[in-house]
Amino acid sequence: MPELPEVETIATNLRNGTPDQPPIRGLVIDTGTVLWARSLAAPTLDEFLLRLPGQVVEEIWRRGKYLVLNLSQDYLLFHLRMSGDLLVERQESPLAAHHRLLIDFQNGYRLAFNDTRKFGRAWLVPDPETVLSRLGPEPLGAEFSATDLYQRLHAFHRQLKPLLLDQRFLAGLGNIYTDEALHKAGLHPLKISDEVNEDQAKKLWQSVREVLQEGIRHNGASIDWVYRGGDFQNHFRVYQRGGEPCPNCGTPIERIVVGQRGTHFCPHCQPRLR
DNA sequence: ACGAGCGCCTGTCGGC
DNA sequence: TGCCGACAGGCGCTCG
Repeated sequence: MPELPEVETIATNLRNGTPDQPPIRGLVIDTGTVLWARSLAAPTLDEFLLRLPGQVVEEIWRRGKYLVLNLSQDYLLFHLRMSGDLLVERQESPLAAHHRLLIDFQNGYRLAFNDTRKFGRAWLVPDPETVLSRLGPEPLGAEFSATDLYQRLHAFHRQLKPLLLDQRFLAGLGNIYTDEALHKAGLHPLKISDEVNEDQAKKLWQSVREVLQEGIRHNGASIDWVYRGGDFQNHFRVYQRGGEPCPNCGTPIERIVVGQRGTHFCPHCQPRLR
């Protein structure tokens, strides 16, 4: 799915607009439409349709991989999972394949939730914490320090890769940025979290922040049919580069499977021990 | 407290 | 050409 940098890019686009779409802050909602029932996680369809009209989009932000719209009464949250995207388009434009949920505004535009694989979800709730409360710290937040990461790593005895993918541990990393961060930090994806020393934790902390910031700078990554305009996919160092030379040392990148996820690392730069 | 397997979905790609 | 399995940015669940 879109990971933190992709969701951040989408939030920025909704807030500021793009050459193709106007900003949605301040727009008044006319109606909602649910085209695929399971895309709406909460509330019921009836309540969703009843509560939306007249609410104003006041702010747009991101928490982990969730996108949050502050409305005048409620909060509208989206999780894009593997293939979700949010677009602003004219209401008269033809319904694209895979549109799952629409928010029509009074000015003739609509917000379209497009999601090929139907894994994404939307929530309309009075308190966003009912959806967000289990998330770990924001990796780019000012209050998240290298010392925090070291202590959190030592609170568990888990393989680094599945731990970094666990949104309760840290909010926002997915398969791409985890592989990239571990490579940058020189840590094996199967290394055990409480065997990471303070220097390594500090390096991992820095690497996580750097790869996320690099992703944001490139407007995220665009893969397959989900093209969002970003080009970070041209800057992967290990992700989906099995067999290719490591950019640091030339050793062929290895691909293994960890927790059913393809995992890419350099066996020379990322030793499992020490 | 862990990790593995599976389900949820649609689409693409490579091998035969 | 068609068919078939592997795989894909995620995550919640069950089961050892």
